[in-house]
Amino acid sequence: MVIRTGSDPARVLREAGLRATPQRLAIVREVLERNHPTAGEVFEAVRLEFPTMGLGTVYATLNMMSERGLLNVLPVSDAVRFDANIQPHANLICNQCGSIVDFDDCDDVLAQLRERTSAGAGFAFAAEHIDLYGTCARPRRPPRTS
Amino acid sequence: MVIRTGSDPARVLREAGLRATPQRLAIVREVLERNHPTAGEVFEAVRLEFPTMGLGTVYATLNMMSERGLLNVLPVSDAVRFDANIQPHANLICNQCGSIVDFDDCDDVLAQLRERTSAGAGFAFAAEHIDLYGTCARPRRPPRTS
DNA sequence: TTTACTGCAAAGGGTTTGCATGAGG
DNA sequence: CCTCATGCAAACCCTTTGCAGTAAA
Repeated sequence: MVIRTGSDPARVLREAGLRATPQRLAIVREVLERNHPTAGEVFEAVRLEFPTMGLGTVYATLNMMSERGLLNVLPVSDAVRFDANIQPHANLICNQCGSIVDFDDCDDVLAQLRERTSAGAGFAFAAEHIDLYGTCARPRRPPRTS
Repeated sequence: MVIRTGSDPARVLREAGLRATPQRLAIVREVLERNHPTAGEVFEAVRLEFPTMGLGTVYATLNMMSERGLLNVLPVSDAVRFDANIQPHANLICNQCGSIVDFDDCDDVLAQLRERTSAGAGFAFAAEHIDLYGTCARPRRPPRTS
């Protein structure tokens, strides 16, 4: 079971052994609606609806969901970002505007890569993290500050 | 010009517009001899030779070298790691022992991946960051604590 | 009712910054 | 000599931890 737009978030959480609190449902919604947000970005968004929400709670929830396999973790330079797409995939990261979009049209190439690692040096493949940096077709300002 | 075992580090630094101080040469040596070290690991090693060395100096040097294209930056979960191999390549990261080894036997596959990104959505490729997680042939204890 | 989650505050750790001193070219 | 690098300390920011109160199941 995965979380995605259209699925029942409460059910997904409970199947993973997590309680479906209103705060958590809001966190799930923001992760789905936003573009690979950081914990801080989720916090800012959810706080509009739940002013008493604590940043620690956001971290606890996102980390819990990652441990249960509901989210992918993307360590980028400045902070950790979370992705509801738990399928192995590459990310296209724009150097101009900082956008991160999933690049799904390369499953066959990634499959080759995995096979190659098993063949070379007896490496038992488990997971991958693939970021491709460049400039996207329509970079929105502002250019990234980092 | 790249830094690698056998090349003249002082010359590489000066060609990049950096001064070749004894501290910097020691930092370069540690980056070459160690396995994708963090700034802290470089600091601990260089401090044996230069007891007055400051951690801030190590960060300044490594960041400067990264900006000049002498080092690759690897943001991993816990800290940033530095790599003297500036050729595009994949990293094999062992979940058991934390070792990071360059995986060079996949240049053709990575080339395919780059072409594919240009074809898809007009993304202008610039750089890549590819980590493959799994278990290496001979994991040395201890298993990673994180 | 029981267990897990929330909220809050404080601490932790990697990284950056500021500035005076000192050394490289 | 002038510029850049060093060394030291403090600040920064993301993230984690601890604990008492609260809500989910």
